[in-house]
Amino acid sequence: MSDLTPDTPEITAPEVVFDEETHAATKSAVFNAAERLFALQGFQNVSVRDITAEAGVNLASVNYHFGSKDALLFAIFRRRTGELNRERARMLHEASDRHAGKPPVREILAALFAPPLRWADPANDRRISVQFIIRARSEGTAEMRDALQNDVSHLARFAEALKTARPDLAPETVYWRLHFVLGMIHNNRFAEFDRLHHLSGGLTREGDVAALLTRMLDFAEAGFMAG
Amino acid sequence: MSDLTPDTPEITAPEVVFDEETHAATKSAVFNAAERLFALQGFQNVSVRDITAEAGVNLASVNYHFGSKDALLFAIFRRRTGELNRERARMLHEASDRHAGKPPVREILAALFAPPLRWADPANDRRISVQFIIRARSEGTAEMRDALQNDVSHLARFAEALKTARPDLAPETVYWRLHFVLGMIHNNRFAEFDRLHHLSGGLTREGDVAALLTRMLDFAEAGFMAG
DNA sequence: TCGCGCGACGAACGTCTGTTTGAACCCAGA
DNA sequence: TCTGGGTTCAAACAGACGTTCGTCGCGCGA
Repeated sequence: MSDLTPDTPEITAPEVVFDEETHAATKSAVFNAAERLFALQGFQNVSVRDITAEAGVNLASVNYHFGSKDALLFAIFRRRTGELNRERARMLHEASDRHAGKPPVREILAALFAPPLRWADPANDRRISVQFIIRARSEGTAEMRDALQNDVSHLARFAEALKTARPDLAPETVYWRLHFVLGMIHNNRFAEFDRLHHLSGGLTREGDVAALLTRMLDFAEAGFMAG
Repeated sequence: MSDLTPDTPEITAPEVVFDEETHAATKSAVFNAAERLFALQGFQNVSVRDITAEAGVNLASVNYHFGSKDALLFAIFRRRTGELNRERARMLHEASDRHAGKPPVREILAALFAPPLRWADPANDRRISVQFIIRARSEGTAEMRDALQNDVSHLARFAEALKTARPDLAPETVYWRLHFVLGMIHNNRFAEFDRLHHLSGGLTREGDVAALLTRMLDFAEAGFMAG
């Protein structure tokens, strides 16, 4: 329980969310267009001209508002990662409260799975953000990979909770299984869904995220309970 | 068993392996340097000049021997994917022979896990090839993504074997769980190993691939046995 | 009303990119 | 020895890229 204290629910930066009150329409147009294009085509495959054209703004806007193309990517990544980590930390904290500081494995995993799956719902406008995060994790700059080491402090809460839930397991086993679970999440890219849909002959429906959550929990919980 | 017939052990192209007999030192130097750099830095982050400098050959060599930078990437990808698929198919076939056409889940998963893990052994010179394949899967061109649809016929063998091993499961459940298992594999990138090593405070040793195989099998087998 | 500053704009800059060119080179076969 | 096809080489090409520049327009405070 000491590891699940609510002292710092958010992990990343104070989250200035630039300045949504001052109607900076251009800045947020750039932000949204860039996130969308990055998520769909990758960072290197999208030029500043592509972004500004999609956003309907001037070419120089990216450098004026964000400093550079790299800084723009980093800003989007920091924002979305912060939001995701906060949702996960909140769910983990709630699960901890419900179980006197010792939530069961399935609820810990649910705190890890549910937020990105909620975002991935076709009815959710954050749908593209999940794809952005997944892609940014593997294509990110060196600067971002360093920032991801900060993310480790976020994952540490989950690792501690899992060790508490399964004190009989060797700690290294818990870490490896957490690694496997994260792999399950990061594989949820559009292209992989399409491949799976094609492989299964149309049996797998991507849209039903609630059912997918249950499937992932069934699989991962059983995996964690092994041994 | 009908799905595990040995008729087409290899999935991809006839595998010309260009021409290793004619001492085309330049061509294979380009091939190896490109695979290495692509695996470590990504396709877009490596220029033709980087490749030829690393290989110690002339700049025009890439276009002369492979046609274009894209074709070079595709050639490496086709070769390595073919080799990996062949090893997997062979292991699956052998497991099928050992169990009268109905191998258990653990052996099917072993056929999926073992080849890339054997390659990933620090003592193996194919170590970099695994990283290349993983990276190419997510950063590949549209042409490569189409070629990956061919890879589906390779995965179909494993899907059929799993359905046979667990006939009580709904087929769509098998497909989803196969998807989860593939996610576990594709997450085995250098950067993720480093992150895990950092998160666990040095508890996880990347080098011991035999132990990692056991860990992955324990987790994935239990996940597949759920429900 | 004036002046100041923020933001948007078109245009340009320098660099790096993949690719192509045409000549030099090498070695086997006539 | 001469010839020719395959290979390597330095050099250049055209285009795309991220970034920067100087200017202009608008609205707010003095």
